Amino acid sequence: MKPTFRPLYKQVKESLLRRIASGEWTPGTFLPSEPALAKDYGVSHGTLRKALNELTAEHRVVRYQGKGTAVATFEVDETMFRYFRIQDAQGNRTLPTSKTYSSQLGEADEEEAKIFGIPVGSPVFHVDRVRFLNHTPVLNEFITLNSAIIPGITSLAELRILPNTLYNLLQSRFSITIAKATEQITADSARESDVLRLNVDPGTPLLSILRVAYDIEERPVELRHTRCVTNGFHYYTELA
Amino acid sequence: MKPTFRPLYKQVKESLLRRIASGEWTPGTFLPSEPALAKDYGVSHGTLRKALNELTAEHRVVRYQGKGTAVATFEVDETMFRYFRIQDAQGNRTLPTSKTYSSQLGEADEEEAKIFGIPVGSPVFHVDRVRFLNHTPVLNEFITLNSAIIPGITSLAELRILPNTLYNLLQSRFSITIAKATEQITADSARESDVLRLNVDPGTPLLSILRVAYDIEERPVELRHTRCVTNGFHYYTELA
DNA sequence: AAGTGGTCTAGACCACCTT
DNA sequence: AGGTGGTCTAGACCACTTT
Repeated sequence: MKPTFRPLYKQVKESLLRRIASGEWTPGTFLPSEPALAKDYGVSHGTLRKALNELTAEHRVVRYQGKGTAVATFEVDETMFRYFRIQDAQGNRTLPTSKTYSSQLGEADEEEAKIFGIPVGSPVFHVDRVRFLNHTPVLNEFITLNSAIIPGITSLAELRILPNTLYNLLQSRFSITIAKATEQITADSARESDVLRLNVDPGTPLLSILRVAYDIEERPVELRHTRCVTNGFHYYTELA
Repeated sequence: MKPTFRPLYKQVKESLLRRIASGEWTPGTFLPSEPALAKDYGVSHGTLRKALNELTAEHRVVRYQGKGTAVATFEVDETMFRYFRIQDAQGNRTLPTSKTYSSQLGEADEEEAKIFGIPVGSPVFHVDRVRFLNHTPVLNEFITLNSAIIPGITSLAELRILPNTLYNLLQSRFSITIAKATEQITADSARESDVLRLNVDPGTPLLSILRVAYDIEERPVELRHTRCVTNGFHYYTELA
């Protein structure tokens, strides 16, 4: 027996998600009210609510009691720290500043091609930068953006002006919303580029973080290699 | 204006949590049915359900459609992997085997005292072990258990027989259920004990993971220092 | 068939924000 | 005052498991 059963609220949720992804409601703008949406879909308040509950839990929308429900954005509140896991020894979190060394078009190597599901040599966009905490260089980052998903990307001069908010830029400039990321963490010795940029001795142990970030439709958008000094800083996570 | 407003379902949830923590329903056993609980509390099915929804989301209970709702346990399903984040390069997850070097009572040092909120010199229990993946030594672990919370703990001979399931043992033997943990990850060079136990060269970069695990009542139960070889393995996490 | 959890409804009322 | 999200109810029905 094929279990072709799909709860109503799941269907409503997916419809709302499609309408958000299509740009019908852009990030930061408010959706119609719950009664209005319920009437539109011909479902009860409770069912519509259950759909919105899941979208809220997945950070797709943000609800404000008495005001309404808005499509989620990457503003400088706790939302940002979901994707920035480095903090100092006291557990303080601050957003880093950046220095971009280069940002330019390139061709996908084997690793990038595999992760993005595109042919080797396909156009990708590379960003090479260092990020600072308390004026100390801490992160050496090599970022690859999937040009197949961000076709308009040919230069990123904005990165020099708005250095800390790449995901925010992707959202406002290219209508790409990062919704999930996976990270693989290993330990590695400082290489020459780390020595030069992070001001450490050769061979210093660093965290090596490989991130793949996905958009709202589960498409791989970004591949990021980060090399992180852990002298006074650490990677923080909760298992709950 | 003080917002002393507490939704009914939150009160029901907390009552249920207290009853679980008190041992009225032990891990693995089933709660009364939803209609029965709703009647007991004098609330509607929907309200009782909302309380159970949150307990389910927090992994306190597990629901089985058609069967009932049980208090969560640490069985060898995906639940275990919430607290074991090491996987191989292909992303395969397997549970490790262990070799315990020592397990004995000790006195809290400053770090342990601070984290557990107890005086320096208070009794704690130390476990010193190495864990293997595919017969390769990968993790060098130094575990401290808070004797103030686990008073009965004076020896842990069971660790030699059931090596992989310390949290399971805490639950079944001491009625302590681990509900949350925080981890701080840094990079460090292999020390002598790492060289001897993990079969690596001196100075090899390792992941150093500092975990604090809390029980269902948010009390710090365990402090764990893990030193992890990342040759063929990595720490995996999702940011969602 | 009976009991469990899961979905859905229609309506009432509450808490919060804006006007 | 009016609109928004948030809570709560009483009852119906569906899907799943066991007897």
